[in-house]
Amino acid sequence: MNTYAEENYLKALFNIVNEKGEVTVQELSNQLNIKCPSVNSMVKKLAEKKLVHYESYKPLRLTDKGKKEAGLIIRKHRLTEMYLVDKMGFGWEQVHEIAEQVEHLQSPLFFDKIDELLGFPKLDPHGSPIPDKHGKIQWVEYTKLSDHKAGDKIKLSAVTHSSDEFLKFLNSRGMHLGIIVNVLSTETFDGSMTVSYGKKSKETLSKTITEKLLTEKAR
Amino acid sequence: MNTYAEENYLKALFNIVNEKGEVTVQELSNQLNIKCPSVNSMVKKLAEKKLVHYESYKPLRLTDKGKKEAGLIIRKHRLTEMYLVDKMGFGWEQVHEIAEQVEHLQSPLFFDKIDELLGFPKLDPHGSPIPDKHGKIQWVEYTKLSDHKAGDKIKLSAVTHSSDEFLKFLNSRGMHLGIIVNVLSTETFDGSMTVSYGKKSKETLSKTITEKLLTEKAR
DNA sequence: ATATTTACTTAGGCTTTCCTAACTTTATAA
DNA sequence: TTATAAAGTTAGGAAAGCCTAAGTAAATAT
Repeated sequence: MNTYAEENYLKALFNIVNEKGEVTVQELSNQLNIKCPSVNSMVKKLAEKKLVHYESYKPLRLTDKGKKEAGLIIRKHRLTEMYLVDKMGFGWEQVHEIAEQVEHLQSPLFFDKIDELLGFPKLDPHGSPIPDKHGKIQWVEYTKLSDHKAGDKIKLSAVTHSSDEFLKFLNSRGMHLGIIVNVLSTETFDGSMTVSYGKKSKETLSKTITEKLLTEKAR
Repeated sequence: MNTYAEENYLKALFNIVNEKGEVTVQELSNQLNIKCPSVNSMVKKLAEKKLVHYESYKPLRLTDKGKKEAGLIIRKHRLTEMYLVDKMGFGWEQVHEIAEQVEHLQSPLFFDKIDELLGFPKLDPHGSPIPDKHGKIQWVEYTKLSDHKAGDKIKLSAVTHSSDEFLKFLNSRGMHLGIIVNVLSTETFDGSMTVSYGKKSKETLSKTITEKLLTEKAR
C-alpha cells in the first residue's frame, strides 16, 4: 500500500508523462508545490519500491508497476468526478477538488459500486478516459481546437484542465462537452480564434483557451 | 483545522464520553489502538488547542469547542453512512469502514449536498442521531433490550455497535431497525433472553447481544 | 574551451505522530 | 499504614515528509 504522499507523486508523474512525455524533478516540484530536494528523496523512495526508474541527473520514468498504480488512483479520481456530476448534481467545475480527496480512499467495494451505479463509464465529466481495473488507459484521439483552421467543424469532446476557474469561464460562454464548433477564422498574430457554436454566432477565444479544448470530427 | 490524527482522537473522546461518561487515557489508548504515552502527548496537544480539559492524573473531558468539533466529524460520519445505505445500496454492515475514511474529507459543499439529497435526516442507518451543523446532538431516549422483562413489547430502534460482525449476526437472524420485539422470557443466570419478532416465533439472544440493542415503546 | 547558468543532489534540520523503557502518582490491599 | 498494583507521565528515539543552504553535474553561451 502506498501512502497519501506517495499516491500524489504517482498521480503527478502520470499526468506529466501524458502531457510532456518526460518528467524532470523540477516539473514534479512545480506540479506538487513541493521543493526539489524533497521531491528528489521521495522519488528515490519510489524507485526503491520499484514504481519509478531513477538514475541520477536523468529524467524520471514510471515503471510498469508505477504506471499501473498511478492509473488506479486516476481511475478512482475520474470515477468519483463522474459520480459527483451524474448522481449528485454537482457542476463539472466543482468536482475536481472533492475527487482529489476521495481518490485516496481505500475501499474497492466503494469504487466498484460507483462504477456499477454509473454503468461502467469510459469517460469522466471532462472527457478524460477512465483507466480500467488494471490501471490501463484507453487513449482517445483528440485534436486541440487550437490546431484547427477556418472552415473546420468539430465536436468539443474534452478539456485538458479541470480547474474551477477555467470551467467557469466555459460555463459563462455556454460551452460544454458535445457542442459542435465551427471555426470562422484564426488570427496568426496571437493565435486567437473566432468560432460559432450553439446559439453563439460569433465568439473569440484566446489561444490559452483553445489549446485546452480537445475536439474530434463532428459526425 | 485539525489533523487526521487529531480528528480521530476527538471522535474517540466523544464516543467514550457518551458511553461511559468519563474518559481515561487508557480507554482512549484501547479505543484508538495507540499506546498510552502517545495518547498522553496528543491529549496535551489537544488541551493546548482548547479542545480538551487536561489535568495530570485526572480523567479527560472535552471542552465545548472540543465537543462541537467532534460532533461535526461524527455528523460527517453519520451522514455518509446514511447516504451509502439509502442512495448507494450498501448494507448497514458495510458502511462503517467507508464512513471512517470519508468523515475526514474537507468539503462542506460535499456534505451539504449529501444532507440535502437525503432530505436532512435525523438518524443514521444504525439509529444514531446525526449531529446538526453546529455539532449538537439531539439525544433520543432509548432503553436497552437487556433491561426489559418478559411481556414487554418494544420496537428495535438502534444498535450501539456498528461492527460488520455484529450487524451480520443481526442480518442472519432477520433483525433490522423497526421490528417489533416481544420479550417471552429472561434467564437470570446468564442474562439471555428469548424473544419473538417478525416471522420468528422464538429466538434466544445472549446478553452480549441484547445490551447492544436499543429499543423504544412500540406505538 | 572556458564561464555561467540551470538542474539536480547532499547534508542537516524540523514537525508530526508514533514507539519502548523507565519513572511517578494514585488507588487497592494486606 | 505500609506494600503492591494500576494508571498516568517523562525521556528518548524512529519514520515520514517536508524545509533551507550548500555543493555538484550538465547544459548553454561566450
